[in-house]
Amino acid sequence: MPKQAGRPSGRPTLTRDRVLDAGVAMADAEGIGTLSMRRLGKELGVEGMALYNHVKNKDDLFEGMLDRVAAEIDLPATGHADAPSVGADAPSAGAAVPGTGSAPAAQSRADPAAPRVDWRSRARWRAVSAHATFMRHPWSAALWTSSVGVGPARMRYLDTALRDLREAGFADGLLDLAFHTVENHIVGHAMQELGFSLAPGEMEAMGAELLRSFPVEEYPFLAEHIRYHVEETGDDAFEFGLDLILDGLERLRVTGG
Amino acid sequence: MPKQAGRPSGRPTLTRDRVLDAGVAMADAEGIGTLSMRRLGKELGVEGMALYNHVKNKDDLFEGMLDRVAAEIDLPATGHADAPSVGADAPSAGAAVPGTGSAPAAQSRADPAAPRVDWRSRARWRAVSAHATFMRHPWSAALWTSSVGVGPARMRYLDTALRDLREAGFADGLLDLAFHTVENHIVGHAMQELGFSLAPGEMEAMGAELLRSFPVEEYPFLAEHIRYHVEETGDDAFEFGLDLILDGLERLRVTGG
DNA sequence: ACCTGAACACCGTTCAAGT
DNA sequence: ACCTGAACACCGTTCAAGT
Repeated sequence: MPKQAGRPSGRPTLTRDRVLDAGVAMADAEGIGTLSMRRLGKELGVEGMALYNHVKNKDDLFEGMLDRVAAEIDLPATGHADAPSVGADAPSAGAAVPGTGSAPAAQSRADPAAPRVDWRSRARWRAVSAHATFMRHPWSAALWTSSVGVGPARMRYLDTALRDLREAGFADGLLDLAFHTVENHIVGHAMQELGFSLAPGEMEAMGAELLRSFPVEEYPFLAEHIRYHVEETGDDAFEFGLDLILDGLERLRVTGG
Repeated sequence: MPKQAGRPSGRPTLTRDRVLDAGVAMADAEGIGTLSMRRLGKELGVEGMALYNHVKNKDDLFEGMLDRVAAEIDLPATGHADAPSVGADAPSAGAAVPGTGSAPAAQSRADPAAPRVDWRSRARWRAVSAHATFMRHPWSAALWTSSVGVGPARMRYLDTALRDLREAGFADGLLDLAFHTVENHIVGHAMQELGFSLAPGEMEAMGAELLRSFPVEEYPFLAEHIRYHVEETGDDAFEFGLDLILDGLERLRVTGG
């Protein structure tokens, strides 16, 4: 077996998959700012230049890493027109995403024009999963909006999101607006939340420290806001805005824009 | 006059302001990715190392540049409780921001609890101006959400936004949620729009090229979406989502969350 | 007080050379 | 086919030296 045991001690042979996995792990652990080809190579027990055999360049590396992250986003069951028992997956949304009650809208309507598959639950499920994924990989949201290429997992994500809206009755201009409004909220919230990403407990120390040297008289409302965030987690902010948007869209959907 | 004419030929002496101005101009023209201390120095007729006399380091340079951009955001007139004739400034909002009619909400209510100053118009004005500013300086939105320090102009922006909401009756948790939902929309939309920032006309070429090598059968809804964006500008997407959010917030305000 | 030159410890990427 | 070493053209930042 000369091929399999190419390397004597441990290390399996390098592949694109192993490079991308190591890249994601490294970015998760140390941030994407300090990730260099040379350091990533070292992590894999290889000279940095060897990576160019499996990756075109650093942008290609980033695209591959980002698509791995995109693949983690939990899309609602394929639920195409011909797919059976979509309801079997939807209930779990209620379990894992309990905040739906914040603003009842679609549920209370007995609309004959309503689609068989609740578009609102599907969009909500996808958005919550995307948000959680961005939080798991704090470097990924910034990359998502940068101009790195779009891989197959991201394409699938986008296609699914657009299809769900389309099948719910959104069309043309309104479809486009609905789609972008939801996506903007996801990526905007992730970026803002991650801009202040701090280790647990660090928030209190930072906030207190900040307020000490802060011109409270000059910016009293900002000071109050910081004080608020030192005490409250604000965990529900994402779903609050999401529900606000989804409710508004549902209203426009039934009235036809 | 030995001090004023320190330099013989032209060039005024270097100051922090001149460094920041040049930084903004350079980032506007060539992007922030290629802005280096050395190249910025050369632009100013100086060795890159000289910049460290006016700027602590590159992060400090970025903070200063970003705060200059923040200062460009047009805040609604001070309009504090004691400020007279706020109405004198608000009308211009209607002129420069004509899309308000998209979804009537606050105007039609004759609410005795409504604040004297229309919070919705003020929030809308500020958001539209912030959005336009981010578009003028395509590098700034990404910096806004990064962890560079917050300068005085940004503090003033944040304090004003929070005060307006506070004086409109939003309090505690709802104030925080309303604030973040609007800010997320602004920054999220800017980042997404700028991720595809292309020169005018470039869009058609890119979209057509992309669709040629695109697996249309695999992602039909995404393909349709791209086709749509080749033809339509989607200029109104920002204000659409903004109105959706502001309308939803107004509803929660009058019902008390 | 402000600027320069040299230096340090890094980058991404290419390419001939090895196996 | 895959990896290495050397090289190229860059980085941010520090610091002694100049004026």
